Amino acid sequence: MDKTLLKGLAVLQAISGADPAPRGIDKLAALAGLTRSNAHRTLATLIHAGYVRRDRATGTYGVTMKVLALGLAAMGLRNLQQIAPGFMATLANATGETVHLSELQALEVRYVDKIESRQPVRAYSEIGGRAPAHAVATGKALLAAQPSSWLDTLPEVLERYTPATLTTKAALRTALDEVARTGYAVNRGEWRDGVGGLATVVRDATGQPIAALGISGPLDRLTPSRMLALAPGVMDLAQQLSATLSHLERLAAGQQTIEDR
Amino acid sequence: MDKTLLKGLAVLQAISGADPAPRGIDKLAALAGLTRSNAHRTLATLIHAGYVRRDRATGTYGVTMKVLALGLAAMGLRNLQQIAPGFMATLANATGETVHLSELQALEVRYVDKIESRQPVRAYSEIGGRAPAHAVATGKALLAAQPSSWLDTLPEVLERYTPATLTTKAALRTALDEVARTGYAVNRGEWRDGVGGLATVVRDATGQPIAALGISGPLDRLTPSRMLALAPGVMDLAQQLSATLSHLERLAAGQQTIEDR
DNA sequence: GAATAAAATCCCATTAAATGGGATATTAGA
DNA sequence: TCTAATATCCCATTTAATGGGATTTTATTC
Repeated sequence: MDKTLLKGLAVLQAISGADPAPRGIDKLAALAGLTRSNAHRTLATLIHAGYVRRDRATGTYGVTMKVLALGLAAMGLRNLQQIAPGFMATLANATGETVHLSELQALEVRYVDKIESRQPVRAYSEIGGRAPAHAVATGKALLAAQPSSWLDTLPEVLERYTPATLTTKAALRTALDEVARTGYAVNRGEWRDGVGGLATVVRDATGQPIAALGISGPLDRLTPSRMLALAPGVMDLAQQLSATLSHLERLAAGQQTIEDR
Repeated sequence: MDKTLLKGLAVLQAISGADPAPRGIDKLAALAGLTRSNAHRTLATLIHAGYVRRDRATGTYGVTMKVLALGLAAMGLRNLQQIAPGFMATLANATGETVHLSELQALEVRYVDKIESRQPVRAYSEIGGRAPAHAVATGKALLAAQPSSWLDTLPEVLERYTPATLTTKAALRTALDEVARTGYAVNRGEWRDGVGGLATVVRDATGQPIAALGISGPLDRLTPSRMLALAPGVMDLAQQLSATLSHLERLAAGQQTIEDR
């Protein structure tokens, strides 16, 4: 029985099972029942293989999305449409708002999937429905992720839906720069009065933007300060989704994953 | 760098990434770049640790839900409510019908979570809503999983909702025996006319029934033959959910998982 | 910004485990 | 029942893992 392998798996379990995340190699070694140097080398191997990551800021060790990807692939889930619902549900639980997954099609955004908020008052949309990209959060998140030259295909004057809609390409460019800077896009009643959203882009293994993940709801619930508070969570989930997708793609290709972002 | 560990992880990846599942140890050895006996011993270790399972019937190797549990735990998802949505979404995609997760409370069933069918015609229910256990599929699945003495607490005559409702304890017992035998419960218009369902029980690490997973929809779509065809899928998902939950619980307890069902 | 403390990383002689070629046993198919 | 395919086992040899402790890096405190 391969002892080294068992030790490695024990370390993986110890990291994953510990709550909160274990801090320090000594604690981890104790959890897994190993000596310090043994745990260190095992950990180095797991990190090298992309299964574990060390958070420099907090000094904690964590299992990467590669492990999740292995499990999802084992369930037969292998593409964005199949794996997104789990992430969306997590985001829905965390925020209590309606969650959308959208794709960019020409100058519009198409809702690929959604999870409805359980709140009595909620935003409205239909799976398969469309919305103008420049007037919704998922659209702006996707536009901001396109190469800047891509924006040239947009008309100079954009259609107006509410008083808040950005109707000039110049204004949109400014807004998209802000999106690129902060990492998330916001919509405050720019498509429908009183309805807003917050979204981030999802990328595939090559780094290409392929979808946007976001929440939406009435503006009196999605206040500026609440959006600010929710943004990190949305970005986090989108990032986890992107990472999982990347790992899945690489797995299917039979490649080794070098690093985990 | 621990070579044995890397080889073990390579085998895990090879199994998970292969589609269809790899059959035979030689194919697997080739995929992972190992000799036959090396792959065999590595595999034996992975099976021993509960990460891989061999399907005797087909001769294929597969990654167990333990891997998924590690990944989910890493995302901070640690209980049924948190992990169920992903499984429910998979079932919803596979069947196209509304999916429910219910718990038994006294003689009623409570809907803990649901995913709506995207079909225009669909069954109706509310999260948090209730239904009589003896008249719906999730309820019957849960009743059938209780110790037989538990049924004594039921009244002799059960409330009638439609002509199809089972209204005597004797009839219910017969139906529940059938559920126990086949592994799934069916409802054909026993609560609401024209609405049916199909459900299976979800168990925790101790084997206790804690919820039921099922689908529901109009009977003209859920014909007897279609239900027969969908049943294995429902049972499969419920089984995967149960297994994942068990692994999560054991992980949190810091225990080693001995076997994977 | 220097001193201190804590944690991670590295080193290497020793020990122990992994390796793989092939022989054997088991299972599935005809 | 026989045959072929596949899995399992064995062990002399090779190779890698081990762990105690020294060293370096990183974080904290004054």
